[in-house]
Amino acid sequence: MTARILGVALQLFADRGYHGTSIPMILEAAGVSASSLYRLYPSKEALVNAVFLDAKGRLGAAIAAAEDPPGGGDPGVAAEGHARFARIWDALARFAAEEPAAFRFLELQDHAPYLDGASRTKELTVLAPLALACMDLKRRGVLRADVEVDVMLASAWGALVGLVKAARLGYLTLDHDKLADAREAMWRAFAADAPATAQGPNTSGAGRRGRKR
Amino acid sequence: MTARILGVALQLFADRGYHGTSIPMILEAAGVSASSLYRLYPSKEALVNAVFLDAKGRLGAAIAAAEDPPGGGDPGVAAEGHARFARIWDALARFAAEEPAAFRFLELQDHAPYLDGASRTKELTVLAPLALACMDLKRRGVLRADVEVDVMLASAWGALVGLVKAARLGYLTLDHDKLADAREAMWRAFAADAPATAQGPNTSGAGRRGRKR
Amino acid sequence: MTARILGVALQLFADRGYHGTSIPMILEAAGVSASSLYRLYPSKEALVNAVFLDAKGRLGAAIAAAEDPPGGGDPGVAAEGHARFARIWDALARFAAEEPAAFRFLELQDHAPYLDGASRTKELTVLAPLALACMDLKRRGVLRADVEVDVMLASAWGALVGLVKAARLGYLTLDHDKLADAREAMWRAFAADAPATAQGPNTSGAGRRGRKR
Amino acid sequence: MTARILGVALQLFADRGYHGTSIPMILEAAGVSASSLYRLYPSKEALVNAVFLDAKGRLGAAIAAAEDPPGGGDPGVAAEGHARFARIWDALARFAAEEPAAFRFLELQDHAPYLDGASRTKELTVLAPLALACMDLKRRGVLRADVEVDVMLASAWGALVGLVKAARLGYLTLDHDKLADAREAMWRAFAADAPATAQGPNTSGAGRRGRKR
DNA sequence: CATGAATGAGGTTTCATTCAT
DNA sequence: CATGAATGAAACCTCATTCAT
Repeated sequence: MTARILGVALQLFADRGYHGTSIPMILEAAGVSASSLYRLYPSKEALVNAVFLDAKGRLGAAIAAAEDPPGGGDPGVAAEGHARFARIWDALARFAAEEPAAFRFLELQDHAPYLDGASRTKELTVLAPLALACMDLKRRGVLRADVEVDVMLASAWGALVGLVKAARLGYLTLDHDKLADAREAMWRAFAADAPATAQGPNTSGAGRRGRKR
Repeated sequence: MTARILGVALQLFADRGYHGTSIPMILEAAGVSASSLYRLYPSKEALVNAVFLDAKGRLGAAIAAAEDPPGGGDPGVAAEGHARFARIWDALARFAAEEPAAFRFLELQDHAPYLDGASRTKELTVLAPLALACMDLKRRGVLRADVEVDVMLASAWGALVGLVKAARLGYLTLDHDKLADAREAMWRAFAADAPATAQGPNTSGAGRRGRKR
Repeated sequence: MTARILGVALQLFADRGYHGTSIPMILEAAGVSASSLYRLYPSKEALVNAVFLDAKGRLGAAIAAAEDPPGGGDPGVAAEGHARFARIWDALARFAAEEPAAFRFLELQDHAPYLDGASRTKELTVLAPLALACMDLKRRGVLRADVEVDVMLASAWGALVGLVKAARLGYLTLDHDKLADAREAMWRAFAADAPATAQGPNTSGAGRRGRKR
Repeated sequence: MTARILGVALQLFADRGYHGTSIPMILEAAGVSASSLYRLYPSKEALVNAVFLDAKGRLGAAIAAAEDPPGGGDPGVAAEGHARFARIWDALARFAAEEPAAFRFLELQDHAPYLDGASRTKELTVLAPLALACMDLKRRGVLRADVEVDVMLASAWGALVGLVKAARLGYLTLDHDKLADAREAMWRAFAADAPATAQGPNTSGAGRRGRKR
């Protein structure tokens, strides 16, 4: 039951925002009664924080999985450079595609007014691996020395969010190719030795269906 | 009076979202009575659309000014390449810095449910010059041929939004240098002949106050 | 200007009732500004009383004209009996047909809460001639002795109102014939010597276009 | 609780009209909270329609009971002619006396703007038996052939409404005798063989307490 | 005189939440 | 434990009315 509640609440919060979503809406969509919900979550704020933790947790898992590929081996060494960046980017892109509501909800502007301490902590916990990976790559000279890590993170993450948002608004249709193009562009933007004009290595495999232009 | 109302409404909508902002909040902040507001805007939706048009209009003006610099000259020819891109980026960054509420409000996820036709038209009107400039630069071989224009636009715009949002959330402090770094990174990402490892030309003038690291 | 205001107010009050009609509605329909209206009528109640007096006055005039036919002569003597009754009935029916809004407004249930003294006096002033005529006819043996005058008045007046209302609701279409039929029926109901089965004299002139059945 | 709400709503709507009755008035009179009312009736319009259906249903029951008297027997045959008419009239008069608010509410001018389909259907359902009885009596030669059924119905019903309204406004005091007088008058008005001058049969039983005049 | 701008009170309705059952 | 019924506060909006211009 909590799963269904969290699911419909996530969907509604993502679609209409926190203030735009009423408890009755959630009750109806989840098919539960007010009291049932209030026994699980003592307030609307508690619910939205639970939704946040849940969604952020899944995002964190996706990131962790990208950093620690199931194939195992020695991630710290093998995952260096472009391949490691691509794995993270692709993981985030996949998360955005597979859990659109979660992605969208987490990117809503300013959860701040209603997020509690646990949620804010989670935010940092999920972000940390990305920051660490970035700092690590920079220290090793893989990423440019003349750009701050936080600028790289914010820009690349923002670019992905921008692509997803543009797709949602109908300004473009996101497919695998475009996401890979954007990934390589971000690599060029921040890699220390990325080739300038030629297209960078495309690890997404699966022969592309013909270059445009 | 309409100026004050639009101002406080923009601020509140940016801070708390459309649904999170109540009419009484606006009334108190603007120091007007309900009826006065309702004579100017027949509904909350009409008000938010007016706010949107107003803010988007100022953004559009900033973009237009960047494309057609007041100094005059021969923009069509002189503004090619990196300098033209930099002028646009800087204009957007300046807008974000000088009108933080407007920038934030316009980037709120999904105005869609309450925006009317005029607002949607305005959205496209403002976006169009950017898309045209981008297509133009690409046609001339200044921007990469192997990346779609809409991907470039969405990525670069998203990167700027991501930077501003990260700054607002305290993940970084945006200054002129960082914005310039990000601008050059985006140039590397999408320019046809951007140098790979060396730092690109920094047109922001005024010697930088010391490189980090 | 007062004429236009009274006209649209009458129409709106008749259509939507006193409480269902707002001052802004009247202002828009009349094309005047609030202050203009408030200069003429110091309140909504004052306006509705003015409308009432105006409409009731025209009804009173119609009744008076029926009692004192323009052709002159000696109404007191010549208008005895059936012809006098028919003249009054026809006058009322004509008023209902020619001034539907006024007729309807005056028949609204319970003006009481907002009518002032002048309006209540007018009500009686207009009613009086009908009551006097009725009493006169009864005293002369033209109307039945065994039915109270007030019962006759209320029944016949109610019958006419019922016919007009039924027509408005689409339950019947009122034409000259049906109004004449009803008039004769009311005559049979209350006349001392009305024939039982045969149709009474039809003073409405203008050969009827074929009897039904 | 719905009974109390319907009761006070009926009373208030009858007294002050739909637009003149505010939800808070109803809440206070019924002693319930807004939300309680809105859980039962999703809007003021829904409430007024429920009130209408309820009141009209009771009127319909009164009519049906008059047509199909509880004493049983053979109504189809025995109830012919004057007695049948009298039973219906008396039933309506009793309804008006016993449920003044319902009678008055149902006779308010033009519910039309807020009545929904169910209410309009009910209106016809309740009216139908009267129309059928009237047509039946006319076909059998009991009612006059030269007057349309709809005119008879509208006139007689209007006469009753007129009497009740006159009584409410203080123009007369309705008692059993006067209602019987009016009933016989309507019989004379529309019966095929009603005596002209003599008083018709008075089936209301119970010797009258002295003729007036 | 005529007006547009302004207002406080009150309209209908919904919200987040609680509680008897 | 689970629920429908109930609630006070507050939401958006309109009203009858006034007043500086």
